[in-house]
Amino acid sequence: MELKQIEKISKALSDVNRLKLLQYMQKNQGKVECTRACNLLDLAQPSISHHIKKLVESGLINQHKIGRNYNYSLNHEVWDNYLLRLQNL
Amino acid sequence: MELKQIEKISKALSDVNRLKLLQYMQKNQGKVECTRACNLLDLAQPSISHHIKKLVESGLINQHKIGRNYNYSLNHEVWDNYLLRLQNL
DNA sequence: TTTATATATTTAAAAGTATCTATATATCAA
DNA sequence: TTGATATATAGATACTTTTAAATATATAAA
Repeated sequence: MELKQIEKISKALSDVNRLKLLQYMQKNQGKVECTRACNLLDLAQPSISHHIKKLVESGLINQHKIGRNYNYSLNHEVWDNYLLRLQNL
Repeated sequence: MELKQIEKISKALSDVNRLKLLQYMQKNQGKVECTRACNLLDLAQPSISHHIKKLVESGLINQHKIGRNYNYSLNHEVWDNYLLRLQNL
């Protein structure tokens, strides 16, 4: 994993709203309704969309469309790799 | 460790120059001469100063003044705590 | 097919960050 | 004490990020 990707993932993690989103995903088997997330984070819907996009683009999470909603799963390979790289910085 | 601090540390890690600085510190027993870092990162001296400050403010590293230079050491407690929190997000 | 709901995209404004130049402060060396 | 070197701070500018309003697209439900 290149420094550039470490930077990108770190950037994805460097926002309280995104951290809360990640926690929420973990607690809900990846199920996140955008509307619920709006309430949880007290943000407008496009902002949620934007934050989720950042997480997806970092490679940290995968996005699967199910009907109108999405389901998210942690990309364990990327996640573990990231943590390992930090441990051995 | 609060989400706010996780955010702050992640932010400190979300810049390639700061990651390189951390690596350089690790490789040099914490010894970093600002001037050398300038060459390494191809940045002006105040920029180096700025980046180091971010790292210190995040709590990730400690700064000890020795004469005109500084010596840095990873704050292992913060670092380990951070990694642990990420692992159990 | 029409209407309602979920999410994405575009655009714009506000806030935050990175970088430099110029300057200041601290420490060493002569 | 004076001159040189190391690091910090202030101020300015360019760049990036966050956010929301408006709008578009996709899917479900009637």
